[in-house]
Amino acid sequence: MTEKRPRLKPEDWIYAGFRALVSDGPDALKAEPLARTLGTTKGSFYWHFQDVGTFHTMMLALWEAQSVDAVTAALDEEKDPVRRLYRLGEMSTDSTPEYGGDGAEPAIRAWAHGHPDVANCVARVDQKRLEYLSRILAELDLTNPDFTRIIYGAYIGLGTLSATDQADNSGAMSTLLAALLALRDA
Amino acid sequence: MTEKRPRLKPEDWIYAGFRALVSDGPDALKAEPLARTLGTTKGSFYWHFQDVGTFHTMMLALWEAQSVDAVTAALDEEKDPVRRLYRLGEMSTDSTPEYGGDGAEPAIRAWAHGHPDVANCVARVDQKRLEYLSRILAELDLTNPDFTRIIYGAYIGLGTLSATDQADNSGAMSTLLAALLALRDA
DNA sequence: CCAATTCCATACGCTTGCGTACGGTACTGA
DNA sequence: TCAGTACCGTACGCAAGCGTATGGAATTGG
Repeated sequence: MTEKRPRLKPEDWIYAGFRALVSDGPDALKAEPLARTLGTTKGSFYWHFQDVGTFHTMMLALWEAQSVDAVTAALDEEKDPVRRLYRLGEMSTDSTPEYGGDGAEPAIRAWAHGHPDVANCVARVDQKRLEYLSRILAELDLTNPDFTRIIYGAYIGLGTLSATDQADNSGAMSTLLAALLALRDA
Repeated sequence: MTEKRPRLKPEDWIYAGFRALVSDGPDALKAEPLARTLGTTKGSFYWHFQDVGTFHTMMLALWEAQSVDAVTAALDEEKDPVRRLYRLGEMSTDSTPEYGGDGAEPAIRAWAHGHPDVANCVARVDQKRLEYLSRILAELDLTNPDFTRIIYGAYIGLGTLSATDQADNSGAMSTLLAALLALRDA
């Protein structure tokens, strides 16, 4: 029953970091607790990373890059604005399980409280997504800036809700988009 | 320049707890850091509270009770369902400053990550609010359960957003409610 | 004015995490 | 095969928070 212990690469720690963040909260993002979950010691951690702070920075950098990539990927695949909008509504189910799955984003957002570096990172991501979203909406003649905020706010809030009650949000998100699109014909 | 130090009551610690939670995150909810912000020592803390855990429990109990009160208050004041719905949309600006102001709710929600007691408390509050909201929507012939989730999700998400960018959400919330109400006449 | 009580300060041992130092194992290539 | 490197285990000193104990100030009631 002794677990095999393959050697660890930096990304293994990063993955473990996201999983721990999602399941146990920001307090789990420490060298010794993480080492325990990986069946190793902090000697390994401090070999791969200078200190805990830079480890956190790397996690954030990776999430930030991947968040932007997820958006641009949706942009490149779909040309029709309406479909692109709906595709954006399904973004929450697109997150990769290696990085903590759907719970990663709410967890990072929670992590931001009391941690300015995290908060700034989240703010940058929000900024880019809001800009991208408002551009799509503009193509659909939905110029009311409230709409951008509503959709993105609902995306955030529904993700937070499903983090606790495990419900699926794609239906609600589609309903919301349909409701807003219906206003064009008024 | 020596600060005066009036004697502290338990509620003073609770208030300080919410303020610290909002500004510095869950890590600030500890005996010694809190004592520093109050200009006292943890000797006072452990006089008024058995331990840190019960202090947290008291904070949550108070927030949970006040959250329900805020809902029932909105219920008693307004009889017209539509107005009641809009009044609910302004709930985010009704929070009392003593308990941390508008930032309290997102902060508590962030606190829930990795803390089952907090998560359960938030889940109970969400449950009650969702039930109340769906009851109002039913009176307005909006029976699609997605609507309940959309509105409450937007409420959560917009509150989270304004926690970082300080924007006002009442406009967006009204726009959302108007959009959904417009679907009745389709 | 003086108990009696309430409230706060300080010191202590304990635990947990940080970052470092250093020794040891296990791969790697020539 | 055997140096060399990459990776991990362990032990150390340090700092911060926990909860307790105990003494002292500050307030109150008689």
